[in-house]
Amino acid sequence: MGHSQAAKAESRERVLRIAARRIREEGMARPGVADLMKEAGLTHGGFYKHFDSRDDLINQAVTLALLDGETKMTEAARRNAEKPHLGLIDSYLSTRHRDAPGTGCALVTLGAAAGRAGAEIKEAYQDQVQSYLALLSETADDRAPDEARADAMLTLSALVGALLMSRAVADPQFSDQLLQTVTERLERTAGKV
Amino acid sequence: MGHSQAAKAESRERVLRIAARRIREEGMARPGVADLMKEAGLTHGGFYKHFDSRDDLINQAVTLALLDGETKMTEAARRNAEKPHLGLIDSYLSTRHRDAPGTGCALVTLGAAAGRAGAEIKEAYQDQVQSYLALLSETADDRAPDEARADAMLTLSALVGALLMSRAVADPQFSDQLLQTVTERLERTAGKV
DNA sequence: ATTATCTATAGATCTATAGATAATGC
DNA sequence: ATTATCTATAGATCTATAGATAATGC
Repeated sequence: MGHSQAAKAESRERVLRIAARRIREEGMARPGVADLMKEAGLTHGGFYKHFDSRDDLINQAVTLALLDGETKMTEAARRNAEKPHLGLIDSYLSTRHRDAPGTGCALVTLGAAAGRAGAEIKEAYQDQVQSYLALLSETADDRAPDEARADAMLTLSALVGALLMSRAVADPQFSDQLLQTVTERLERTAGKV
Repeated sequence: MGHSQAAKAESRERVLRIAARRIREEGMARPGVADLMKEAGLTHGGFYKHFDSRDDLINQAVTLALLDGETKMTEAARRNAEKPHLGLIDSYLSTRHRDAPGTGCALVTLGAAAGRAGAEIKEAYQDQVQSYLALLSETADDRAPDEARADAMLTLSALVGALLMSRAVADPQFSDQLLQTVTERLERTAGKV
C-alpha cells in the first residue's frame, strides 16, 4: 500500500494504457472501473485519486488510443522507405491489424461511439482524421495538392470501411478477400491516377 | 391490460422496431429492457413473454436493422432509374443519411460491435455486406464480373468509412466536405474505370 | 505528517422472475 | 379458462465515497 509519487504516476499511466486497449477491444461502454484497476494490479477504491470519474478516464483513453494508432501507421509508412504510401496501405489492411483491434487504429474501433460522444472526443477524432489525411497526402505522388487531399479522403475512407467490415463478417476467407481486394484497388489507383 | 393475440404480436413488433432504431443510435450495449418497453407504451414485466432474454432481442434487432438499411438503399438506387449506381452513392453519402443513424445503414453503426459479437450476428452482418456488393455490382457498368465485384468492394468500403468518419468529426463543414469529396471520387471512378 | 492504496459500503441501475389483474376467446 | 400485461421485488453489477492502513519524504 501507499508508495512514492513516481509509483503513483506509473499506476495512473498503466490504468490509462489498459483502458486505451480495452475500449478498442470491447467498446467505450464495457470495461468497468474495478475491472480495469484489477488488471493494473490495484483495487478499485484508489481509482478516484487518479481520475475525476469513469468518463474522465474514458475521454483520456480515447485520445491515447487515437494517437497510438497514428504512431503505428506512421512507423509502417516509414518502414517502406521507397513507397511509404503502399507500406501504409499494406500494413493497415493486413490480417495482423485486423486481428489486433486493441492495439490498432481507433478510427475504426471507436468511430461509431465517437459519433455519439461529446465535443471533446469528436475533436480528438477529427485531429486524428486530419493526421491520417496529411500522412496519406504527403506520401502520395499526385501532381496537385488538392488532388492529393481528395485522393487521401477516398483512400482513408476505404481503409477504415474495409477494416471495419473485415472484422464483422463471419467467414475468415471472405474477410481475407475483402482486405486483399481493397488493398489491390487502392494501390493500383495510387499508381496511375 | 391483457389483450388479443394480434395485439401481442403488434407489441412484440413495436419493441423490436424500437430496439432496431435505438441500437443504431446508442450502440448495442445501451438501451435497457425497461426503457425500450416504456417507449413501446408497456411496462418492463411483460418483456420476457416476448423475448427469451435481452440478448435474444438484441440479436433479432441487429438483423432487422441490417435489413432495414438495405431496403432503404435499394429504394434509393431504384429512384434514380437512369443511373442507379450514382443514386445509391449520392443517397448513402447524403447529409440526410449522416444525420439519421437510427434509420440508416447498420454496417456503419453496428460494425465495431458486430466485430465483437458472436457467430449469429456476424453471419447476419456478412449477408448484408454481400447484398450491398451484389447491388453495387449489378448497377455498375463494368465489363468483367470480377472487375465489377472488386470495384464494388472498394466502393462499399469507401461508403462505410466515409459515413462513419463524417459522424465522428467535430466540425460540420469538414464533415460535409468529406462526404462530398468521397462522393465525387467514387462517381468519377464509376464512370471511367 | 503526508499520501498511495486498500477494505467496506451506499446508492443507482439493470436483468430476470413471481404473482396479480383484466382483458380475450372458446 | 386462458393469457397479455402490470406491479413488486430479488439478485447482480457498477460508480463513487468514506475511513483505515502502510508506505514515503521532509
